[in-house]
Amino acid sequence: MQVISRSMTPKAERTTSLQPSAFDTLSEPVRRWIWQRNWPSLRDVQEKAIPVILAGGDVVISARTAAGKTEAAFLPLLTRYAEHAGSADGFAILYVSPLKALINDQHRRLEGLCEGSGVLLHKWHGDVSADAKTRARKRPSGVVLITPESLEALLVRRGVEVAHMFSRLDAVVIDELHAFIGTERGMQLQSILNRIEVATARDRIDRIGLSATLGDMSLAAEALRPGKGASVTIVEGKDEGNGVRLQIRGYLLDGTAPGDLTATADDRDPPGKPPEPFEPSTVPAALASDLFRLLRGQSNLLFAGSRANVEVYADMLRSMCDEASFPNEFFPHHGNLARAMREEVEARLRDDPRPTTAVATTTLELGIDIGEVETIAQIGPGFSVASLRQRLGRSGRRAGKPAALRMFVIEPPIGKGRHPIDRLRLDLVQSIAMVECLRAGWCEPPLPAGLHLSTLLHQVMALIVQTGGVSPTVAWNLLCERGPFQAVDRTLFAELLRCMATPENRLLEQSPQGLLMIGETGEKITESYEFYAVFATEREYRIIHDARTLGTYPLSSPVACGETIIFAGRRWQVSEIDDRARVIMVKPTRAGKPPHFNGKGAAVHDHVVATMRAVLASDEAYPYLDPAANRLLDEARSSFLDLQLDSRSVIAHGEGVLIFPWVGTMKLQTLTLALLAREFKASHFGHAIELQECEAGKTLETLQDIADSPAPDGKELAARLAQPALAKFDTFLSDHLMTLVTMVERISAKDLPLIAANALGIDTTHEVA
DNA sequence: GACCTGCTGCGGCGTG
Repeated sequence: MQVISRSMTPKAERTTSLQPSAFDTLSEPVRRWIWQRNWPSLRDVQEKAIPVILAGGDVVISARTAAGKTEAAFLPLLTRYAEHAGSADGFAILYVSPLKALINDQHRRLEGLCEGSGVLLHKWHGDVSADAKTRARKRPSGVVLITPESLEALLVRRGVEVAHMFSRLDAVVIDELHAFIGTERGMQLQSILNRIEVATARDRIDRIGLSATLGDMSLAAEALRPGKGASVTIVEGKDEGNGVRLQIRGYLLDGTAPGDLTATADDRDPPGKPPEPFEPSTVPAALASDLFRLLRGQSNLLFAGSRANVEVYADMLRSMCDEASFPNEFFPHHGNLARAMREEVEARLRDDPRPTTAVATTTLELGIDIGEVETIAQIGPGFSVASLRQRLGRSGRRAGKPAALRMFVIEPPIGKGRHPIDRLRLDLVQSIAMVECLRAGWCEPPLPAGLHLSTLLHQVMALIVQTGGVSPTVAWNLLCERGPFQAVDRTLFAELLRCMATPENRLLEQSPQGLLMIGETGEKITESYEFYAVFATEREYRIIHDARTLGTYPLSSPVACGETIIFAGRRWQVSEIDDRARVIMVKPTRAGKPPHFNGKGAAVHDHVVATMRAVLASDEAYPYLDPAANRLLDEARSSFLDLQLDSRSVIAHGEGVLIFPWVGTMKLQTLTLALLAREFKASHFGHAIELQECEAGKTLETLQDIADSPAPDGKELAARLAQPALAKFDTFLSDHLMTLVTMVERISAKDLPLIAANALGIDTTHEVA
């Protein structure tokens, strides 16, 4: 394996106990607890965070996984608690986590510390008994570990008790803050925290966000305290990692060595044939045997990219173990697998000495405790540099061991006649670009806030139920003016309220006094336990074998009785389907294909695509490529020159034209819509736009015209985009409101002239802002 | 060309 950097970041300097330390400023019981742990010293991030949190105010603590962020927040907060002297007059510290599993981990971690400090510690999520919640609610005190949804339920169902329960609240800790930024769930959490401050008549309750290190931490600060990010203190821990070992390995889809063009028969392919997305089940033989050889015998994470691919690779590697008469050590892990099965894999990784490779989707990227793994493997380039960084942080945590990551990239065989997109080896080039971005310390900044009207609609109803009724002005002031929906002005808010009150929607009514009340349909929605979450979920079947639930399967991808599927890493035949109970019964069999899950499409950032062009245009050698990947890169670069993409971005191809604007997915989408609006047969894939039955001259003219025209307002472009209801309550929005959401969140019309200029190749070194 | 996350109140029944 190649070493790109022996230590990407400097090793932590050891603090000795002789130096003056933040330790001395902590309360006696907290110091005693640390002393009992036998810690040689506080970690870097803890030394830095303790004085800041003791001083009060909003704080973002950023550091890698397992750097001790939780203690960095709780050691000083429990010290603060000791000074206030605990009382049963309200909860003192609220900890919010995106995952129930994380709450269970943190409860274990904080139990002794809280006990030593005489502070009650409550777990509060859907798996916790109603009885325990009632007891905590009747005598509110100490620390509560809770999910956003349980917190929403508490506010909605116990609105009158909110002021009392939280009147003494000293601070809110938000774990995995980065996972909330720019999402519907993040908007909901910000809104809930704001509602608590208003209900308790507090101007501000300290917020402490725990985050992975992002490119620009000021955006995390803004997410912690919307509109007042500048007042948030940012504490960044040193990366206490041991460097990174990284390799990109290349494979050809049919198993022939890259560069061995004679082994393929591509010249027969018609020139206009678009590249075919390969079936997830196609794994090159060389890749299969390399994965088996490199991963077996130690513990690893293999990120396979999709749930279908997780099934294929887990099943394949398990049967390779069977054939070699080895015990199996490859196990699937994804969101549709039964919780019990996923917990078995997590426990085996954490507690079992036997080597274990979890074949996973993004489920194992977050902070769930799985202990130490030796290497990380990934199929394909993935979709973001941020996720690559998170994955890397999952290995190399043991002293002296560097993080190790291998990316396995599959490219189709090519010949002269193949499609330019195949010839450019864009998956390999994207993998290199992502690694180069990572080496440069860049990663995707969080998305700027959208309108989030679906979630605002939800918060209007939640606020009404919590308070028993509010006036439109009070609701706007609370949710939009001082709350997180700051992109929504009074006029737009009024339009949303009218839309909610239509005879079709019946979510709202207005009392003769002008108070907003819940309408007939609104009653049904807010009374259901499904109300509390703001993200949309698919309806699903349960897959059962021998009374054991293996997992769930989307209703939208039906399977037939007798059909064979790969699920939970094994092969099954569907023996019975009960549509009313929504249950699929299966029995073991020998054959099978992976199930079909619906994805919603990925968005690659502008900077990554700009870096891809730079990789193609340069002759820099990358020490982390294996020989096959090097040959693929050579092919890509000679195709790039061959197609003259170094000096132009529009090329004729077959009966049509290809445009390479070298911009991210959202801008590529926007230019495609603008071309559709001008009657072109346009579609985008693989970082390019294809125009059918069209010539290069006319394309250049049109691009020039778009580049020279003022940016459109986007309404017309948004109306062209198919607008499926993406967010949970989008179905209640009028066409006009839905178009506004699309305009703001899914296209970038204001950049259109610059995008077209880029596509003309006027100035390809200039990155569109 | 993708992934992930969450859930109350109450009626009915069995048991100590």
